[in-house]
Amino acid sequence: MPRVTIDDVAELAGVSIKTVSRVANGERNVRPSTRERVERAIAQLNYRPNFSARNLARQHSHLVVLVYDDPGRYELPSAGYVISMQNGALRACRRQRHELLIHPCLYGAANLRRELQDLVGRVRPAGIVVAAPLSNMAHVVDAIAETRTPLVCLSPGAETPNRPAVATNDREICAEMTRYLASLGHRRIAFVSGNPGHKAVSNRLPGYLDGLRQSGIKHTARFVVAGDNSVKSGEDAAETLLALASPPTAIFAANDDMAAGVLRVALRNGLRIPHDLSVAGFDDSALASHVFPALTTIRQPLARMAEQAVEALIGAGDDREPGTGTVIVPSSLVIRDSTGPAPT
Amino acid sequence: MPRVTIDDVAELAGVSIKTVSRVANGERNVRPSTRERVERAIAQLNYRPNFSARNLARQHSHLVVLVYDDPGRYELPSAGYVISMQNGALRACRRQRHELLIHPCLYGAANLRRELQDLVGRVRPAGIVVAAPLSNMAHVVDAIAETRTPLVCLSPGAETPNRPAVATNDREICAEMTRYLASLGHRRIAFVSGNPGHKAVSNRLPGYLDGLRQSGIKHTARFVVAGDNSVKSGEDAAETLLALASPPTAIFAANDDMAAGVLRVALRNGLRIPHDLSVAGFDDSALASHVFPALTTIRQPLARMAEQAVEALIGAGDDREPGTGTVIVPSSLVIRDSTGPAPT
DNA sequence: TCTCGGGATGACAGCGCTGTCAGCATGGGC
DNA sequence: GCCCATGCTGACAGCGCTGTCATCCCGAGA
Repeated sequence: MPRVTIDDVAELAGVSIKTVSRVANGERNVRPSTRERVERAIAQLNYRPNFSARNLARQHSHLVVLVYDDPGRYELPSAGYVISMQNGALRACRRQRHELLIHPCLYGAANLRRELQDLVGRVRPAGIVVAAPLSNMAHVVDAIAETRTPLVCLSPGAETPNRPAVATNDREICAEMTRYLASLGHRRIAFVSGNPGHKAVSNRLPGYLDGLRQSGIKHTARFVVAGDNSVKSGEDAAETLLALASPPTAIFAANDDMAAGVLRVALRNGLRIPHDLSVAGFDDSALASHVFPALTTIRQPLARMAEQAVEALIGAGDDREPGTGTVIVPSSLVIRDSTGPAPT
Repeated sequence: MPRVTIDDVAELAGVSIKTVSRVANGERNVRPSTRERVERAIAQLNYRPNFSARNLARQHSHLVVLVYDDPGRYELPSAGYVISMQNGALRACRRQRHELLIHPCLYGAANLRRELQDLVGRVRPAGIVVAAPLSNMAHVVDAIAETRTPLVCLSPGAETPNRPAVATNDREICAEMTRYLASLGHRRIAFVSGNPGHKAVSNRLPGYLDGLRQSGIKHTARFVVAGDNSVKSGEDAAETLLALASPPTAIFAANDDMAAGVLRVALRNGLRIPHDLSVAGFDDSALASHVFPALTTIRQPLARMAEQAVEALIGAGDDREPGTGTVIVPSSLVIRDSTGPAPT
């Protein structure tokens, strides 16, 4: 059973291969009766245009590459992040009849530049989506840009200057969470900051500070404790905060893992949540809804963002440049059981 | 900046394109001095062979497709599953200089058959890995097989007759977990079974029964409660079991989510874990290590399995058929804090 | 009647690579 | 000196499709 090619269809339909090509690509200017004949032949032979041949002739592959950092060991919430991105990207790809190639790579790899140029040189994707934190590494982004492959940065919480990007309103939403806590009557609101190396996380502290200011609460230095995004660092932070003479009544952690750590220590210390202490996280990782009590947190529209990114790449006709602006997709508060009125 | 092609390299090196092709593909029978000249030209021009052209000429794409069920809303442990599979598959792909195309699809979709045949017809992948539960759907697997694309089923816990497959020792490992609990002195060991629709889960109950038998414990019907893989169903099961006149001292759930549900109810009932009750799960999902106390569970070597699957597809030379046997990659017990000696 | 514009169709030349095969040295064995 | 095996190289024909351009046909308008 040799593969059926365009020639087979042409022969069966009694037309030239060019006409088959036209029908297969939905071009106009084919007489309805001819079109129908060709379509019957296609169906009868179960013909599928060959991807490689088409791509070669068109000088354009119908492939989108999604590049992201491979954390090596996929802990929560990384897996959720990655899957969400993939899903969003896939949604757009499907709509545009493209396929998605995933390419996780090592953040710190020495030859990252070369690796990506190789990939792009070989595959000639229609476009490439670079996710944070890679999208914040100039030499990576530049390496791809050099190849003149259309590119969009997916950088929740961090803008990528001079490159088309999709981001979210990290800072504003953190301010909103802080205001929400204040609106519950909390005045002593602490913050556990994240890994400062990750730009994506670095907007969260300023957002918290904005929120305090907007709520007319004075910022207290010892209410800000540095974490490193791990559950353990959340526990450590909670120990520190709860040992204060005048401990906070609410703790806002810059990610869910740390918030889970806070929760753990608080429960271990016999605190009732949210009666004695309100806890909020960030990410809406799968963890957030599974811990007890379920975590109030912030949901980044990661899938939607990835979808937008792919859309910007291949959405409106092939030649349209992605532009250079940053599209903002807003995050939202997810109120669950870990936050409540301040203790009186 | 037009793309650099093999002709450019040939011209610069002063050889024919065929010789460049030989060098680029590491073929023998090229004089060392010639080879060096060509390599210099390649480096100088930053030449990368065009994927589509090569694939077209070779009649073979360097693409591997990973097909799996898209649970729609990615909860734990699905995200972890998928990521693990992807990682393993990617590892093998990278080694064999292939690229990975992911194709989640809807389990129940009406036109799944057509969708996959379309994909395969277009892309002509070097091979395709079909993950459970899709790998247990004969019409899906057959549809792909019809296209004569090399195929391997990734079916943890369920064998796929007459197709090359990679599986794990689901039943045996469940027996082992049960024996482990018995070895801690437990005699009243209950089991929460999973969604019977998922074949992958259906071997676990027999494994539990094997374990009881091997430990010389008589099977008690009311110690087996049906769940549906959700946390909620784990909670329900726990309520039922703990309300028994003579409740179990150990509960083994067929997945981590249900085990987490059991844990929750037990804690709510004031039981100390593992002092009063031992709880074990299955999956080693990210959840397992994050709940309190951390869950004793079973780890399926999913990444390793996916790696093996791809390896079987493209590992040893292009023409080798994947064979029809099932490769078994053993799972392992992960002992954490939720299991301990039976109460005296 | 002739002309002309435009819709419908096909011939053909690539796209950038690899496989096949032929050709040309070179060197060893007789 | 001749023959042949062997190593190296290049010409050329595809792989299966699309883009370009020529061609043909038909009806409307002069």
